[in-house]
Amino acid sequence: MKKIYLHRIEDQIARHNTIRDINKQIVLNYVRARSPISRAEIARETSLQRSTVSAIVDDLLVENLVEETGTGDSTGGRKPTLLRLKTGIPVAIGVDVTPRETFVVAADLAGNLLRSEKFPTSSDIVYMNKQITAKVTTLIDAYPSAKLEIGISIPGIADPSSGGILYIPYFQLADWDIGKRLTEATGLDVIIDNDANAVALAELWFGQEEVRKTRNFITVLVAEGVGTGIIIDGQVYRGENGAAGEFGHMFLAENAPVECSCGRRDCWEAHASEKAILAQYRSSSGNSANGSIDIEHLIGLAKNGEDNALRVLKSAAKSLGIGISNLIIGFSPQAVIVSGSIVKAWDLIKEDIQILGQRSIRQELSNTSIIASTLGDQPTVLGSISLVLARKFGSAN
Amino acid sequence: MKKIYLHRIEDQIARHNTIRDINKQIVLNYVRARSPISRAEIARETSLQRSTVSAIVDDLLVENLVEETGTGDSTGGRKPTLLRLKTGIPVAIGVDVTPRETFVVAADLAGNLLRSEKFPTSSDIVYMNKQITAKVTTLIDAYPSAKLEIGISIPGIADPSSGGILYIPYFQLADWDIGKRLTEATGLDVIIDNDANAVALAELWFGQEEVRKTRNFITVLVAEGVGTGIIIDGQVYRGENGAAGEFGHMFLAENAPVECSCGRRDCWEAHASEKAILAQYRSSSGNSANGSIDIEHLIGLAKNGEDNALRVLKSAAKSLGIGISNLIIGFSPQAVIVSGSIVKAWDLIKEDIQILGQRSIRQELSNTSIIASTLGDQPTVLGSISLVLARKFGSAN
DNA sequence: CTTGATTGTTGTTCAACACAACAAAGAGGC
DNA sequence: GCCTCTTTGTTGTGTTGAACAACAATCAAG
Repeated sequence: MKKIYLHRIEDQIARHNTIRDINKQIVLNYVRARSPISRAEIARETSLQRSTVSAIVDDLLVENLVEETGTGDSTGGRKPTLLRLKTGIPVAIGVDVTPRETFVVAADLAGNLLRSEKFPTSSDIVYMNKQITAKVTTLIDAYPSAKLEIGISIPGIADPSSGGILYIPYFQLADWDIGKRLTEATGLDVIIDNDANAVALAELWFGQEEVRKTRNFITVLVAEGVGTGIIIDGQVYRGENGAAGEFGHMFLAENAPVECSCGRRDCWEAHASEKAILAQYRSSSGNSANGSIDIEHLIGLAKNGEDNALRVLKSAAKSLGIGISNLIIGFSPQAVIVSGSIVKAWDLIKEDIQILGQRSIRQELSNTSIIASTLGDQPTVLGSISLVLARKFGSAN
Repeated sequence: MKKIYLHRIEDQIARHNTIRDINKQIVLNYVRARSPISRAEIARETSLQRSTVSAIVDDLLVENLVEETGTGDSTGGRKPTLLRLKTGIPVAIGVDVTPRETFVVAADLAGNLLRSEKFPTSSDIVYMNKQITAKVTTLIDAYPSAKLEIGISIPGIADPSSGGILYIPYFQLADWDIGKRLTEATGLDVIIDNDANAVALAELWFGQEEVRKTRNFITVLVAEGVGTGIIIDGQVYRGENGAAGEFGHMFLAENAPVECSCGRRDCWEAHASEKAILAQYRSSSGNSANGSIDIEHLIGLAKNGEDNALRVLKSAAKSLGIGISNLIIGFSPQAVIVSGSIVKAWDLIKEDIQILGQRSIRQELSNTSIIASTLGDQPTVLGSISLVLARKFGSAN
């Protein structure tokens, strides 16, 4: 039971096409989840009439969202025509801004990357605008018949209402209006969100099966900073102002090894981010040639038995565990998913994280599992296109 | 954008009557919120056609949910017929089980109590079953034509799926199946939830205007224990297992003045509940005639300047503030609402709570306000009927 | 008293699902 | 190989309910 707020009520009123809109979304989700599947089976499972499902599928075929893929086996009657998502033509352009590189990709409905380009990220707004607009228009021109939307993932705070970017701490970049610029340049809809929310959506739609079925979970993205994405009842929890979920700046302990992007030294991020790990490694191993070591390299060293690298990783894991413990207390989600390069060291740090994280799981309440992401190397790229795909498959309320 | 889960999909499919169901709820909510209001004004605000609104209002009149209440002033044309919620006939029976007394009430759509009965709560299940069933059937018999549902608020953990009660710590009462029994005895639908969730719903539907407009807030119910009710996006957040929101058992500090209902001495509840306050008062003022002092009495003493009572209250307020601070960190809600008898001492404790609570409000993030409930003496009674009314006015998703 | 505005109702059209009938296609028994 | 029974997908009819337009009932104001 959800309260009906009278604010912007026109969007909530049911019109003639509301029935079809709802049922079309449901059928599309069936094709996505159970593909290959026949019209008749969708009708059975949804208790819609076969004729209704056929009409909806006709729509979806015309809209190029679904395609027929041969026939299945007979079970004593006419053979079913099987349906699946239309692949190979792009529906989403993803722009993934990370501190080091920016990726611009095109993906189809199933989340397959059809094209991918990248360039080094810069703090020069003019350069960034030019590069992104150029790459995006190249992709658009490559697929003239496609109906596209653009999703942008950024390592900062985004204002979902204005489509503008409020702040990217790493570059101290404020009021970057890339959303508006891209809309003007391309005429396409643009969705901007912070990287952790985007990754949370990616987990929801493309994660392991256990996660996709989960209604309430939290992702912890460990990268340059620490970001958290909260999924409650199958949607991103943004709070009223869109700035909720910034747990990276939760107070954890004094005297962090490095300054947080917000300037303090007591944030979770200052204890558990890649930046914190690398700083701690550098300071504890002397000022030798380690100046420009990156996180993947450090994990490699730890795996090869380098004591210092291992110790630093485990220390960060403990901080991660404490923060996760707070999140579990607050939300008692079904799962907490750790994402980012650090999962490559999962075997080394798993126990430290889980021991501290489980501390707050009371037996009589829920049992939250703490697991590593399976999204691979670039969860934020998948996140940027998930911003678009979540709209294609999700319902309005 | 919310994910569509294919579990129990038949309930989510849109049928013919879905349009009417949605719009009927919206119109009903307009009558509730803007009463007295005319058909034409509802049509203007919702952008539905006047004819459509008329048809829906006809339905609502037949269902006895709405009534006409004379005509309004003309603005240069025919005078509008004004509508309001139908009052005076009961739609909800509320059963409010508290540690000391159990209330059984009948309320109309507007939340007015039409009848109210009570009896002392006991740990004897047989007695409780008998008393509750008797009072409820008396109410039902008093209004033979009414279409009723029953809402039950309990100070414990309820299992919303089975309609049974899992556990009431105060009475160490397990597996009480009052829901099933009442359904069998009366044939009516029964909704059970814990008192904090019920109070949260009461705030959402009957609280001060500022709260009713709020989508995300948390109520902290200070009574025998400490309970929290979380409203996210206008609905109660229960987590996957229905047992979320049990923050009363969050770790706060060692050596609490009293044992928590769960047996520990480090829970929030063991520091900030009425029980904790009274225990601390007794131990610090010697074993004189204070054995059976209750919280209202203690607040009276503090208001009259009794040092010890005031000190004990302020100490509990600080614990409350710390716990609230954790909640704000976790959810960054728009508001935290403190409820229970302790609000009668709000002037005395306000500052202590707010100073500690505000500690965790980061400037750059949301600004949560910590306020006292305005629901009056018995928020849980209103809570029990809110369980029913939230269904009458809420939407299914 | 006339004109124009406002409210509520009535009749028509249109979208979309339910239901039933049917054609297409195939499995299995004899 | 033929007949029967299933299963799938399509087509036509009925029903719900919103949109739209026209109209009657009121009423204010010049």
